[in-house]
Amino acid sequence: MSPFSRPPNPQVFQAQVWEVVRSIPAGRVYTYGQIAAQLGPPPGVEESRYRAFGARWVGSALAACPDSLPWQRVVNAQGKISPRPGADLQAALLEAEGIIFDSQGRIDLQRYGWRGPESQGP
DNA sequence: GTTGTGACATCGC
DNA sequence: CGCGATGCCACAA
Repeated sequence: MSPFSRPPNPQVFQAQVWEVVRSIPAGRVYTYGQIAAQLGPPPGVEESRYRAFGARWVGSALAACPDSLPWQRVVNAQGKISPRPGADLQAALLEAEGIIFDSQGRIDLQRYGWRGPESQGP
């Protein structure tokens, strides 16, 4: 059913996730999986396990994020906003940043997806 | 002590 | 290309 788990040190992991989210430029989106991949597995966590659950850990970390974070710039790998209370607000905030949704409610990650902190630009 | 439930990604049909 | 199954844990009530 629901394959969940938690990182060995949730507080630290959460702080790292927030730091990454804080660095996402306006008008760009980042995915849960990319955040997880950028952070890499915490000490003691096997690569395979992290690959399976890292993205969910990121999601959990964002569930309690401060309002000061641009949390709206984090979407799933399909370029969609994950269903949850506040999803409508998230879409509105992204549109306010100039991000366009297609007819299926998806964001074109090729165009708006952030390539990471070291990306050279658009 | 038991039960319900969570911001995901990937693969197969 | 969309939909369903799979992964297999910790915490709050």
